[in-house]
Amino acid sequence: MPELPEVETVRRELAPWLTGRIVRRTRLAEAEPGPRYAGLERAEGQRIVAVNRRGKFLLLPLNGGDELIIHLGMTGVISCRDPRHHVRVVLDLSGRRHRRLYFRDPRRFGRFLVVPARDYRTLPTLHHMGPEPLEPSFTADHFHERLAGRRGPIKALLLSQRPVAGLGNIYVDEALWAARIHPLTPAGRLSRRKTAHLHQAVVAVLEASIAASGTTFHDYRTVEGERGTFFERLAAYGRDGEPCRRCGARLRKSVVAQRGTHHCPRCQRTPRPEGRRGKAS
DNA sequence: ACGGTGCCCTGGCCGC
DNA sequence: TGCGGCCAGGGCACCG
Repeated sequence: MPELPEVETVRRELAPWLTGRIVRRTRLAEAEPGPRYAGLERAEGQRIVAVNRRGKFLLLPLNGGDELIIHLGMTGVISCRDPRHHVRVVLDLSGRRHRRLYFRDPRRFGRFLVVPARDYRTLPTLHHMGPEPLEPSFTADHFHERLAGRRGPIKALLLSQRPVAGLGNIYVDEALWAARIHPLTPAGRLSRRKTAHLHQAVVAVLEASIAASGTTFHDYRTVEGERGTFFERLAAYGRDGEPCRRCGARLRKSVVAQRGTHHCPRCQRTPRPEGRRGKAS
């Protein structure tokens, strides 16, 4: 499940390979339906200026004024070698070595499309996406403001990409565990102090995972075909029934925002129900 | 604007 | 072993 650390790992591998290359030709696997793989032919003849990342999206500006947008979804893999199965897109590139880029995506949750630069209206999530967690603009105070007034569970809000970019199901659970916050806590109820803890946890877990080339559960591979090694360091995700690494209590699995959710019932206290105060009763 | 629901898609896993 | 059924989940349309 590629989230920010996995996408950043891929970006670092793609940048030296793709920067400066010209897209000679694009090919789409037959019968691939619309919006997930749109406008590819627009890229033909254009040069890749850079390989950038925004949240979990890869953004490749092209010198003709368009932008190649790639999202790996759950199972997307970019490779310089022919994966043979489930190849959705092939790019022919200028240059001497590795002149083909393959996009493999068994479950078709990924995206691979070309739009006029900064035409984010075609992708709503990019439009309302919060700050990059590893840039200085992501501060604890700013984070607190973005959570203010929100009554939904903190987990659901983090998954929306609105308060901060790039978190998915794994790193949300990890960050909430590290900050000792229950996933159902109404986001706007987090104190400034708790929000600062969460802010710190988000940055720490993402940086640690990038240093380990990300987490491989099933499909994720780096461009070179390697697995990420952060899997072994996960403290919450996938550890239901196993002992908490802080207090030893058994971690629990539940469902929050339609996602499998892991937390420690002792370290991450259940929020008290709202209401029972003020004019409501 | 906000929060909640259901859908997409298919490899892999589980139970019988 | 074979088969049916179900789960995983990011983004997004849609609803109230």
